[in-house]
Amino acid sequence: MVKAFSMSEVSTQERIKAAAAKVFTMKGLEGARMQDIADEANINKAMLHYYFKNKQQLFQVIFEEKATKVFSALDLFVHGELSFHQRISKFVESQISIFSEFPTLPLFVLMEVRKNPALLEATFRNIPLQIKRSEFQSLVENEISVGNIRKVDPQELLLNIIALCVYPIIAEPIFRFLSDMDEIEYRSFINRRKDTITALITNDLFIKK
Amino acid sequence: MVKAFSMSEVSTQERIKAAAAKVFTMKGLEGARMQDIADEANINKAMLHYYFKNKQQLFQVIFEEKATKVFSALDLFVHGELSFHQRISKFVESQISIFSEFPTLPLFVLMEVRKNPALLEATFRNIPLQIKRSEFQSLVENEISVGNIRKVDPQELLLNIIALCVYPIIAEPIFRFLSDMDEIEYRSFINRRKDTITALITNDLFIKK
DNA sequence: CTTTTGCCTAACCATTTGGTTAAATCATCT
DNA sequence: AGATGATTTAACCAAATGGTTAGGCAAAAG
Repeated sequence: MVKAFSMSEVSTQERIKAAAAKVFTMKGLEGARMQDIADEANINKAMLHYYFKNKQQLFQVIFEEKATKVFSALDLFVHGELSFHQRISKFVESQISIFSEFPTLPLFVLMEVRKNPALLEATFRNIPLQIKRSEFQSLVENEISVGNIRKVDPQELLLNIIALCVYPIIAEPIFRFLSDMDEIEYRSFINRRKDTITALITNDLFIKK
Repeated sequence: MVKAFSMSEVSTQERIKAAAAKVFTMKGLEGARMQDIADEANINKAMLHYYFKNKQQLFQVIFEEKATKVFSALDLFVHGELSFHQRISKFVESQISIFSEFPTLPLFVLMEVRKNPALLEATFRNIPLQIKRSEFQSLVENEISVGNIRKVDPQELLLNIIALCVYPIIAEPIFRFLSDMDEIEYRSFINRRKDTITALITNDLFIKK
């Protein structure tokens, strides 16, 4: 049969996924209640099990989707014809844009992986995450050998950039509390960081001529 | 009556707190099972309710303790008679030392606050967290006016330092997976960062003479 | 029109889980 | 030793929660 989009315009399955994503990322696997997901999606709880085998499987689907998104910015760094400086600036920019739009993503992925490290294996069995990392590494090593940037540990460079981009997002509630910023102010604070992060990293990296 | 330390050498209440800290920080409030905590402490489940009103209250006690520890390094920055450079280096060092020893702390606090922002108000009602921040701010502003460091947003500086220290700890599982390091290698990787983080920050900050 | 098929709902079920209770121990004081 | 009060245990309970089922309904197929 063909799916009926009659009144909701978006399929029930998609509504479930959207609702599950919202609840799982906010509450975590154990904190999420199937009833909450059903309510959020405005459907009967039984429909969850009609479209997905059980809570675990629904979670796995959402986790894979979100984890992929979390690492998606890395593609931007590795691909395309850009200077190394541009790669960094594009990477920072896209990373901050993605996580500004979905602020719950990084903490969700980080926490679930901490609770259950086996998720990593299961999720990235097929996705070539390590490949991307070694491409990144080659790019960095090439820049070093060419004398464009100083000698650095590529792992550390990657970690530093991601840390500077991601941490402000995951620590938003605490930093807002600490510095009495409202949501608008904090958004703009984070947005300004697109430039300052890039500057901090590149000033440290590029050899002055 | 006086407490009996007969065979365990450490009071039941302390055993419960240690067990609860372990389980809560690993699994989160909802993921933690009272039975798991009891098992971890090798006591009867009813004892949890003998010493603590309920799960919420036990959680609150643990959370307050851990949250306080998370922010404890900030004291080191603000107090004592040190140069600004030394303050930064001491801060980075103590931050990394603390979180290397208790790697689950930051993610735990960050996640629980995200799930329930009211925790912040409840926990830091009495602890002068904002005071510390404004002391930090004054220190930075003074260094700027003296011409020792370039003009920076103190909030951003604090955020950058913490990000660079904390993120490697909370992302350990993912980065270990990504870079195929074992635990020993990763510990040493993080330890080396005590110097590189300080260098990155201070090179950006101090005005070359 | 009738049948089939996919979609959906209300009611229900089994298990897990936080929490309680009554009775048993154990240590201390008299 | 016996009384007293703190500590501990096993058994139990009610509510919450993930999951199931029998049946209803609407639209396409015949």
